[in-house]
Amino acid sequence: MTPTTRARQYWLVKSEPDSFSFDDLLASPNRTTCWDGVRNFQARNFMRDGMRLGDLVFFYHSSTDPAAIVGIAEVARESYPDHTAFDRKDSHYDPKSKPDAPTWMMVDLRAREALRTPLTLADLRGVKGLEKMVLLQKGSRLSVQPVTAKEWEIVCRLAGL
DNA sequence: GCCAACGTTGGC
DNA sequence: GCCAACGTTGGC
Repeated sequence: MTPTTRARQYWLVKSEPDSFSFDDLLASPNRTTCWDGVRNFQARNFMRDGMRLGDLVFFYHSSTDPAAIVGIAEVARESYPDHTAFDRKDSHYDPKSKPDAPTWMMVDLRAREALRTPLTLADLRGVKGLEKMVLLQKGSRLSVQPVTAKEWEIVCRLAGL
């Protein structure tokens, strides 16, 4: 039996540009990086159970002025153990995560393109059809979050894509 | 720098 | 299983 092809899904990941920016991703070998350091169960579950090869991802800069969606990436490798959790010297070290039973997972992300003009939070707020976007919910802190196909389309149109 | 909102931890 | 305390996130 042929495996059913699943419709492409859409995501958004947050990063503080001071620690890792979209430019850093563009400058990475093969424009690809492993998305390590996620230490939140819900975010992990989205990476582990949701993200599939070829899914598209908005790259969002948080804790910066202005916070904004700045680029588009794609899932280049599906989830595998986040080895930084095993590294005592790493700031994301988690002694509860063991190589034979890893708690934390990561994916690889590859940059596709930067937005010519970043879309700030202010740009996105109030846009029809984005009312329920996870990013725009009050108190939303999820660093890996799903985006619906409709939201994806609306944001891309705003970005002139 | 402030602080609201949230997730996690741990005592009970 | 509850919930207070704590640490972190992230917009402003």
